[in-house]
Amino acid sequence: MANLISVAKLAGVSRATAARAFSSPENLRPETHRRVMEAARALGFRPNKVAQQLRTRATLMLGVMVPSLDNPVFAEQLQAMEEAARAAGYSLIVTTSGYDPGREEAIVEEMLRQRVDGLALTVAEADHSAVLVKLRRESTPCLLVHNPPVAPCFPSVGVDNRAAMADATRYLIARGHRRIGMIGGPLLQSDRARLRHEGYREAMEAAGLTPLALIEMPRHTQVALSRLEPALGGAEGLTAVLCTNDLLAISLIGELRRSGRSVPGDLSVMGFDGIELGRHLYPSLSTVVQPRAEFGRVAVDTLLALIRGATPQPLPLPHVLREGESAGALPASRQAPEPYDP
Amino acid sequence: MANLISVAKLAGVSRATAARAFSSPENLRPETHRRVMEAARALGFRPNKVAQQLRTRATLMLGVMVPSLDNPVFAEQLQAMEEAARAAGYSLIVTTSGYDPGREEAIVEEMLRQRVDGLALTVAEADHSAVLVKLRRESTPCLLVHNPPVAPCFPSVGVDNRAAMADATRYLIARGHRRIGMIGGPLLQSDRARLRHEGYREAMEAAGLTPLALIEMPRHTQVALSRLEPALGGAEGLTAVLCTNDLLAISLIGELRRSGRSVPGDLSVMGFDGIELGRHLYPSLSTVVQPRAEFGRVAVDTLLALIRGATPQPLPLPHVLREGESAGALPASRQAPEPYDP
DNA sequence: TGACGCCATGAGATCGATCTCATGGCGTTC
DNA sequence: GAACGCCATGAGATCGATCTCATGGCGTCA
Repeated sequence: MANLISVAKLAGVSRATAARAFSSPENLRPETHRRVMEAARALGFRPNKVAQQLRTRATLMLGVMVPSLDNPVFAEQLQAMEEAARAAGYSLIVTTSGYDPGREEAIVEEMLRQRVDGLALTVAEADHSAVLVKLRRESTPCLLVHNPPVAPCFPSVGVDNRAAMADATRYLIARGHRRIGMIGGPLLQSDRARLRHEGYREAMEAAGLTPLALIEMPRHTQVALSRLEPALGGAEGLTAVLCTNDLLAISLIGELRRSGRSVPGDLSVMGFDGIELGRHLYPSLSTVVQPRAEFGRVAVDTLLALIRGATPQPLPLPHVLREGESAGALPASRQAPEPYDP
Repeated sequence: MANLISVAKLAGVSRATAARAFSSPENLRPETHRRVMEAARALGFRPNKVAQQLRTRATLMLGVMVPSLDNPVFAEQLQAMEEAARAAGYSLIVTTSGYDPGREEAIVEEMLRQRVDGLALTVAEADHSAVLVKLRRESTPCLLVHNPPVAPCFPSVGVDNRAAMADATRYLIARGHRRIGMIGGPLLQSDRARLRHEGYREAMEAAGLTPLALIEMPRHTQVALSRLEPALGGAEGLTAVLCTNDLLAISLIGELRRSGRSVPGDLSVMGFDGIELGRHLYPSLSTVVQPRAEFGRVAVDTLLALIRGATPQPLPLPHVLREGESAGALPASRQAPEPYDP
């Protein structure tokens, strides 16, 4: 493939001049510039970014790691990040960790070798993450996405998970629910899920209600109804359930209806994330929306700021409660027998 | 950052020897190897892939372009591709085109400059794609994903869209449906959608039924029920609808139920793609499953074969009809008044 | 007309690896 | 003990750009 040397030769100039035709045409004689460009076109010259990257020590590439692309929340975030990065002239190397710390380490090592200009990571466990310990010693700018900010080490982009879930909980309480549970994926894999559970607990306690332990599902994407059944039965059963993400909520609604229950009649269900699909379902999903498009934009902007040497302290992004049809007011028939106590 | 020169210096060997410690340790004296590795560790040496790429003229990077990550079918395929690529030692540069030919061109040009070893593209319109015309003149191996194979130029990985939709259509016909329609996103943006419509038409005609024109929705991800209403009304209204993708089907089901209709009671709905979520909904989605995991694996394997210089001719991947609850037998009450005609 | 300075261009080093080929040491064989 | 060959290592070129600094030409001004 044609390189600058052959272009320079054909145009009858030096490599330096040929290079200048692309990087700073304004200080070439117009005639010279024209000759070089013509030679480039004739040879089908295409600048080699690898050589540029080596020489300039900047790759204009960002490394992105998410747990999985099977969850639309990550896919939608990635979509936004890609657009923002492209607009700024950056490319994305995309990887999935499957919540596996070993894979996280291998991926990050690989990306550092690739000399990405910056990393945007969503790790399973920000506070015990081996990969973050390692990165603290490296000079490559690193941003956490979705993970709660850990120590003062890495800036983090995301909503305030605790406050967001507290809002969702209060929403249910305000609609008359008293026996509210929460389900989530494997706890060990997600610091977010834990924070969300804390928000739930806080809001419950603030209302004088008893928070329950998180009901753990084997996966992040699909409920096993059997694990929830015990909590549903009888007059003392739950009347509302919060889910740590939308996929669980959607799956839960499906399972409930398949088992003959109605939503929100028999159980109100709230999700978390606000994936696009949730709006279109019936019943449409009541959920806490993380602003995905803004997410991607802010993540990329913040990372680029880090790369430029700034020390941005991004604020938590605002979450929005989206009222759907899956969570409703407590039916009169299920009013708790407990005495009213303001 | 430490480079091979400094490692060599510290270990008291030449650069060549230091390099050999990593690439072919077996022909170094064990003692020498140990000294180099120790020096590398002491300096925190990390091989620079950019330099390797320049020298070896192989980047071990694949360029992936999909229309959008908002549609889980692409996200899930990407997930599978990423895993397959990683297993083979390759990284993925991921981009989204938004079905925009201009963006497609810019993206491909960018990736060629990056000297990716191969390209896996899902283009909007394979047969009038400017980007493919350009690529035909380039030497970078290129694979189409989802797009129907175009001429003998580029191998293509995907299901047989026409046959798959014909199967789905026959499935509905076998369950007694006669007035079957089809909806899709903007036709101009998807050669797949067109092929699927052809499959539908074929199957309808083969059964002596009248195929209808595709009812076009403004987006690929969401139905506008108003556009369908005219076809639904009255005794002569449709009893079943095929959708060009699952998102449309899901959205359609939601809208129908919101408007007081039942699925499949009032209308049977079939999707296409088989995204994971469809299983968990209620009613669960009847759909044509494209084997996503296999998709990614086959796409990467085929592309790697191309890179190695082979000329693979991948077969269409097998599709599977997944029976869900959203498509059922035609209710007796809606039997067509037309005479029985075997 | 000579000195000065700007402007366009070229020569050569550099980024950090890999790869080929040369070389010196040492063991083997007759 | 001389010739041979293998093995470990080193020297230098190379991939394809960028960047600094040197240089020659030309216009300007005194």
